Amino acid sequence: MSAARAPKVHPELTGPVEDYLKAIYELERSGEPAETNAIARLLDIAPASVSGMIRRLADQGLITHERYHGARLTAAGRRAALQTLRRHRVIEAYLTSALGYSWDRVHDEAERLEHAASDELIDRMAAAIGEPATDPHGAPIPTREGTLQEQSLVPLAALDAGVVARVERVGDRNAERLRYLGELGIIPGASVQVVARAPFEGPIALRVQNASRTIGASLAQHILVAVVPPKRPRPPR
Amino acid sequence: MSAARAPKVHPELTGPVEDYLKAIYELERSGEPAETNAIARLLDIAPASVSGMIRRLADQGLITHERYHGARLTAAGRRAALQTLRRHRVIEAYLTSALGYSWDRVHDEAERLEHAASDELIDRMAAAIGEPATDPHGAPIPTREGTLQEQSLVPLAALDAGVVARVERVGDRNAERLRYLGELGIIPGASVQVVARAPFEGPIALRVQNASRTIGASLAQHILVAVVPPKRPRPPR
DNA sequence: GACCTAAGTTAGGCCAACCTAATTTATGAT
DNA sequence: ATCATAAATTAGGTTGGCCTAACTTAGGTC
Repeated sequence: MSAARAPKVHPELTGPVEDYLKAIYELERSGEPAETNAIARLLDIAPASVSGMIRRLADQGLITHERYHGARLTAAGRRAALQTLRRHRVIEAYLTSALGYSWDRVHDEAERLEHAASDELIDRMAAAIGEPATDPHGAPIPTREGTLQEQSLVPLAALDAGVVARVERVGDRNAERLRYLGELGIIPGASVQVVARAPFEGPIALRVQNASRTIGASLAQHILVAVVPPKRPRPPR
Repeated sequence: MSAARAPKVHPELTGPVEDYLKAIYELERSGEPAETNAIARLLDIAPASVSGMIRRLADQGLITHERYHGARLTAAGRRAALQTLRRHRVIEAYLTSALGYSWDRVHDEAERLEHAASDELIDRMAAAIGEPATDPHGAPIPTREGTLQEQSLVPLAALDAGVVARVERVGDRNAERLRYLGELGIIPGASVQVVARAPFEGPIALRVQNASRTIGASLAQHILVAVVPPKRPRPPR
């Protein structure tokens, strides 16, 4: 019964369409459908334009859309989004590993190249740098087959004082923020402990790899961590 | 007096515009202005569409255009064309040297990437593979500053029997042709001697690095060579 | 239950790039 | 000098992707 496999790999999506699908994928991670205004904000496009594109994407079978109630990716749309995401993240990883880019300059470059690179190129790049599992900002790279397991991570801003965690991922959309985080040593893999938290979204005091740092709450919102379970006094059992 | 230097590096040309400028540059190498139909053939676009684009390019100051008499690049247009050509050729060279591409697959990939890659990326790629002077097909790579010295080469099809020459460059627009030339050992740097030529555009018998080959005249048209001066009986003076 | 506001959509335009069909111009042969 | 032909252009149309301004709808507040 596995006859009649679709032959074309690339359904020939335009750059803007790929961008919309990526945005919708990102927004839908919360479980909720992607709202028109949210897409518009993310892509820096007028909401009216998003409405128009949403209709076209629905016509192409890439999303479903209930009027006034946001968009959801179809299986085809999700496949395309993950493929674009894979391209983006492999390119970012390659640029840092193979060409000496700093982690704050790769996003913009990848944003353009992801629409032009063939799957062959992406595969060769991935192979050349040892098939990394994540991009330089800690975001997981979808497999060639289009699967992606998202870890469930917590924003650093949500941790209580005393908690120890490991930085897993940081937001990649702002180059200046990345540069600053780099200076602070807040990069994927780093260990952080919340020393103190001021109330009312106040500053958060941290230990980062034995250095003391204090950051604002909104910055901490873009730092995703995995909590390290506290040492127990006695071994389990 | 060298004040008021233009600050923007990228005048923000669209992909299609870059393609037109490349095509016009290529056609103008013969000395003649680039004709509408020739551009249309090269880009696989209807002549009427080329007429339209020619007007826009002239408005932007990238070409000059005398009605019914073809287009010529302005200094600005030539600069843009050379920059795009540099991108294209550096990408081709990088893909073969660093990522294991065969020389017949790089053209299409470069054709898309050249419009998306930043100058920084191109410079890093060029540096990573040792600043090559030519792309894999022997075409010279313009410098960062936009200078390019074209060698004056001869099509193999134009050589008389007996002449010895070195392959300098082959046409890169046809992947199958490239694959075949590769099989025959006809690659830049190879030494060829014309053993015999049949008249009326007939086949050409060659020695290629001590192997015997026979090719058609139209194929020989796409092989550019530098003639090796015959050994003199006596050394010059 | 009426109403206000935010979110979303429709209406109407614009621009870049393409197309086909119809027309105009240049040019070489007679 | 005329004319046939090829080259180039104009006319008119389409599509994708954006815009602003005007409108409709959903949903919570009083």
